[in-house]
Amino acid sequence: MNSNQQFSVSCHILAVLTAYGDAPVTSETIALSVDTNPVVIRRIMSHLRQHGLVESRSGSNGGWRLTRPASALSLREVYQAVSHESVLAMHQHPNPDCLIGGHIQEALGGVFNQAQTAMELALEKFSVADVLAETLRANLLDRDKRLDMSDLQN
Amino acid sequence: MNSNQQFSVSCHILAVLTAYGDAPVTSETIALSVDTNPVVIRRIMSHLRQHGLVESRSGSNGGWRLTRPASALSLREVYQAVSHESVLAMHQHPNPDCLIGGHIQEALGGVFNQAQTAMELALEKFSVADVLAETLRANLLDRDKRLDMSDLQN
DNA sequence: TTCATTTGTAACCATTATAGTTACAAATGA
DNA sequence: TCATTTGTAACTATAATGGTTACAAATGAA
Repeated sequence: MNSNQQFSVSCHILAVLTAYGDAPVTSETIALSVDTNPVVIRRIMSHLRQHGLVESRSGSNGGWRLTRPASALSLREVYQAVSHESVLAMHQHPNPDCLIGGHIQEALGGVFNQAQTAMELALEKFSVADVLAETLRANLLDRDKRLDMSDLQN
Repeated sequence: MNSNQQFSVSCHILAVLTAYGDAPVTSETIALSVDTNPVVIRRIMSHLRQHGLVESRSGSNGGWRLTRPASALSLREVYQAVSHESVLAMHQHPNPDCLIGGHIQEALGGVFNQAQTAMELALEKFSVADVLAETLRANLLDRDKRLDMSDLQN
């Protein structure tokens, strides 16, 4: 398993908030859907809030809400809110006295940046609303499939 | 620091092999340039060899060589030889009984695949020969800069 | 044949990142 | 006043990674 599932969980969280519309959703509720601890949710929310994607309220009837329509919230923004590293990691301290070791990082830096940008541009094509819509569509397809299965048993 | 520097180190290794042309290069020599242990190099080489990018010979005058011209070796192939995970990790076991948790993975899967492909296509635009050329270019620029510095001191 | 060199790989350790958990102060509204 | 909920610190367990030691097998030179 690759590390850092925070982006994936963030998309899940935001899809849930979208589904709830204006009603505030608690960390507890979200944690049940994601199947994790509420603190894990709050930890991620902390990043999303710092980037202005969500807002929170304490106390009863408290919880989380989107600050914008989900259709205006791109996955690139979500990614940038919770990602602190590039997808391609540079190796550290190559030998500076070597003709290659001394300057390989500059050469790779340009390549890595282009790869990173290409990936983020792909994410930018999708919104949180798209994710929810696709999830619900998969739901319907699965429901149909299950109906077919029960048909077979009749 | 982000994990997995193997792709970065692989590019470094292959640039070194390119610079040495047909002469076999030992893990020891490469390790000195990368500044790591020779076993770390061999570990990575093992992947590159399994994908047919390099070949090895034991014993004296042994070492590593490219199996192809560096200009015909794209960074995408290098990436695929040493990467075992997607850049975006899916979160595990969301609640299957939840309308969203039950199908979010299918929705995100498509998005993640597009992002992964976009990144790899960006890598495909570069060859190992490009990396070496850019490294040497950075070398020359740096040499010029240092010459300027010493000019100032005259 | 013998020996130095080098790969190939297993095994182990230290470090780090992450997810999960407990705990509790602060905020909020009923 | 109290139950609810966020916000955050602190701790633990787990897993991945890089580094290291060790050694068998291959290879070519002396």
